[in-house]
Amino acid sequence: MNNEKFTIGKLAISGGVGVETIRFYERKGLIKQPQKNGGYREYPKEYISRVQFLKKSQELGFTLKEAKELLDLKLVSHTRCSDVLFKTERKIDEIDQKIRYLKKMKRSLKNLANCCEDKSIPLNDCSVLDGFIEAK
Amino acid sequence: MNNEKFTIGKLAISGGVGVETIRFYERKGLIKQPQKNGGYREYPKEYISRVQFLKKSQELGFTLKEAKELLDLKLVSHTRCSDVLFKTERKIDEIDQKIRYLKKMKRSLKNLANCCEDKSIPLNDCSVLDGFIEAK
DNA sequence: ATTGACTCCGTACCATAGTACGGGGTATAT
DNA sequence: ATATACCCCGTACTATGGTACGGAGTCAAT
Repeated sequence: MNNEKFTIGKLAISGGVGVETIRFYERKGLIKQPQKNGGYREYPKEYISRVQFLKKSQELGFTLKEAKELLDLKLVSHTRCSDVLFKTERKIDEIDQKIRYLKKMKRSLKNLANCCEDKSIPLNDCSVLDGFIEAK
Repeated sequence: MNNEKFTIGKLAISGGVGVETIRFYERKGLIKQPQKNGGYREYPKEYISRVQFLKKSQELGFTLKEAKELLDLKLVSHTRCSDVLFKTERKIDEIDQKIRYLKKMKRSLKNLANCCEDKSIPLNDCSVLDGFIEAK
């Protein structure tokens, strides 16, 4: 069967966070309290991707509030669709922006690496900033 | 001439942060205190990209400590080069990781947008998670 | 039935990254 | 010369995102 339940500890491990973090997310309304059995929380497996999403969002510079907004962008009916679509597109723009800056940062690092490898380059404090400034 | 100086206020605006943030960065050793004139800090223009870099790094999910580590990755001599190169490559891997996840997140949002636009898709709570799970 | 590992809850504490305050000095424009 | 807008410093406060603690209950194995 595919409806196995997870204890909070298993969920925490699967999601790559601590048990206290799960309870914290619950308090903050980022995940909802699941059914309990004998006083213990029983998480269906869908919670795993939710927790992972929250964690990844953070690593990518979104706040938990923003991550929640992303998760709350869901379609239940087609009526409020244009609203969701609008928000979705704005979020996509934000993501593209982040990707652009990460690529820029990567170029800067490559530039530094190059400085490192090519011993003929005169280094006046060759730094990551050298590649970061140009090419906005 | 190209050696105009910035007051802390101008630097803050150029960097897209507050004045107090600049002083905070200084206290934390993220930027060093510049020369003073009549008690006032006088920043050469190089500080702008440094501040911008710090800010962008944060938006991309790096801590200030990590941002500092990136900025401290600079070459003054070729002697400690292999060390810098190693760190640089690790950072590049981290960036690639972030880019991959952002792209994944973008696909999820597109998936949701698609759910939105195509009225023939049956929506059982169509959400960003639908696209997030698959394609690790 | 007892041990060990896990869970419960509430509360307190922590690090990070600022933000605000307050009493003062400076600079420049009118 | 005085108003206004900026800067100085130290200290205190805030928000976010957890982490730790402690006393209790539960579950599974021996």
